[in-house]
Amino acid sequence: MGGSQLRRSLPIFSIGSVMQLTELSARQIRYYEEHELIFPQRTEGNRRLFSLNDIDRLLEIKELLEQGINLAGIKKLIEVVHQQETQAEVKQEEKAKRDLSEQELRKLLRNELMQAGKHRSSLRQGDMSRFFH
Amino acid sequence: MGGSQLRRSLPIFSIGSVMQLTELSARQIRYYEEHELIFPQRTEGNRRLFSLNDIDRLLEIKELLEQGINLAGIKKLIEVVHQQETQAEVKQEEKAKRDLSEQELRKLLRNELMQAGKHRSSLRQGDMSRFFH
DNA sequence: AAATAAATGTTAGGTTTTCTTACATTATTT
DNA sequence: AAATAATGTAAGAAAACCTAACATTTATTT
Repeated sequence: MGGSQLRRSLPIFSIGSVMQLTELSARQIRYYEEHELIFPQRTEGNRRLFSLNDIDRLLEIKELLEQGINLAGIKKLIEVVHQQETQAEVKQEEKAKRDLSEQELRKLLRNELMQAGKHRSSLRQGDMSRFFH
Repeated sequence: MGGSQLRRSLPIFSIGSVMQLTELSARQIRYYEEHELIFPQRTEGNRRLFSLNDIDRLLEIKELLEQGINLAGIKKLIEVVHQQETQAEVKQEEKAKRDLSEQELRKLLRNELMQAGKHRSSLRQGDMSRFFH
């Protein structure tokens, strides 16, 4: 499968949006980053930009915290699970994508969006929900 | 399909994100809003908040402009297509969803995001549970 | 009980982003 | 040549976000 991995790692959400989507405070989100549980990108002006993957991880962190696990434990868990994932064959494609330039990323994204119109009438929504799978 | 419609109308993107995703200038985006081609929400502080549907429409507008159609034409096109859509049976569900509270919206979205995590890259609840009993 | 540590709240001062409004520019159309 | 449509640009104000520091709460340890 093509750009789904790419889409989920696109850094596009402001911290305000993430707060709403996760019901976490800015303090909490920054704290988790400080402890290296998430690694949001930054804008030129140093504002944090979160991806869907970041949001998923934040929700995971929240849930595990509610289960009484502390940040150290959660961090270790994430590491372990991530290691397991590293033995997956999806890695090649991912790595290739990760090396693309910003420009190329946008082009790729746009092309994918454009192709969405093939399904329905040309004016029907391009399927942006592809960002969400 | 369940809350996909809901997800697509959640206002979460800043204008900066939309600029990157669409390669439109802020001026262009605001101009299209001024001419009632899109209707982004606002934050308490009056910042625009765009949904996936807004982004789709912006991409559509961009494409039609490049085909030489002017804004008036595009607006009419959108209206017509929207009318057609209004004769769809998806309407019931949508309307119901639209009446949900903010709280409920966030909960619903969160659930969906967790489900969407099927595509690896963050650990999921199911994945973690085997570590705890 | 007091001290420590972990997680989060709050405040302050500074920077970036977005807002509206107004005027300028570039093509097209009349 | 004048008018219109679409976009660029600049200015000043307000909102959102940044880091850093100190405060609070809760749980654990001594």
